[in-house]
Amino acid sequence: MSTQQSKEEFYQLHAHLCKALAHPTRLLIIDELRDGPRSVSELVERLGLRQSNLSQHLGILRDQRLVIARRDGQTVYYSLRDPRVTQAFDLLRQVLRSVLREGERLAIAN
Amino acid sequence: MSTQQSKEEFYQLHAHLCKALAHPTRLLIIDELRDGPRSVSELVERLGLRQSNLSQHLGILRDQRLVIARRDGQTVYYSLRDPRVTQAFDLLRQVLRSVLREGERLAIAN
DNA sequence: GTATAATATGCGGATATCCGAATAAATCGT
DNA sequence: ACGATTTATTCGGATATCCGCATATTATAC
Repeated sequence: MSTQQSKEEFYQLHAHLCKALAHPTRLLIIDELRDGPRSVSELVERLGLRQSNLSQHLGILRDQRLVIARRDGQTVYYSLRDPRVTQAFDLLRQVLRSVLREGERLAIAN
Repeated sequence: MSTQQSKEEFYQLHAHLCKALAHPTRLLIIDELRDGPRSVSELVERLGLRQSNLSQHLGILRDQRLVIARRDGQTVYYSLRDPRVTQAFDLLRQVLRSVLREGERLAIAN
């Protein structure tokens, strides 16, 4: 743990990272960025959000270094910083699907 | 999407799953369960938490089906339900470490 | 049955997150 | 310089989370 990091601090940071993923809108954003960078206005349009709200969510993802913002003129393009984030994303989605399948099975059994 | 699930609902569920992971204590719990099941009292002792607090966190993990509770007499043993959860956990931890390394690098550069 | 041990749950106040509205900041064209 | 466009930030109220305390539940032993 290079930069003098206590165990508690590390778990705290990890939790912050998870918290940044813990909102449906931010998950939608990440999914939207899978195929490459998107500008804020593109995201506004495709997700149908208020600009301010989207910008706040992007800020949260930025703070946790989950996305990178590249500026080109007046438009800012966001992209994913690390493919492992989407890998984790997909793993959890698989878990979710398996949980849903199981819930369904139990619903039928009862 | 088997059980008539709208896209919004699905992202909402995914977000709930992430939210369950978005707390340092719950991450500690998951880490503690990697090597096998643990009883609540073992967890209380090893994590140094109030029993009620731990039980609440376990409840949250249980609600999201991230852990399974097996009862043996008066003691309840918790274990991880799906190895993909810890895989996702580890991926995010790698991302975190790489972010920390980069932050360090920038700190030195400035 | 009562007492005891292990775990879970309800309550209430502190703290954090969320969203929309308004405003600020950055960049462009003229 | 100015106005227009794109993006970011601040503010405030509603809603949600967190924790400790007290209490309930479940299972054992007598």
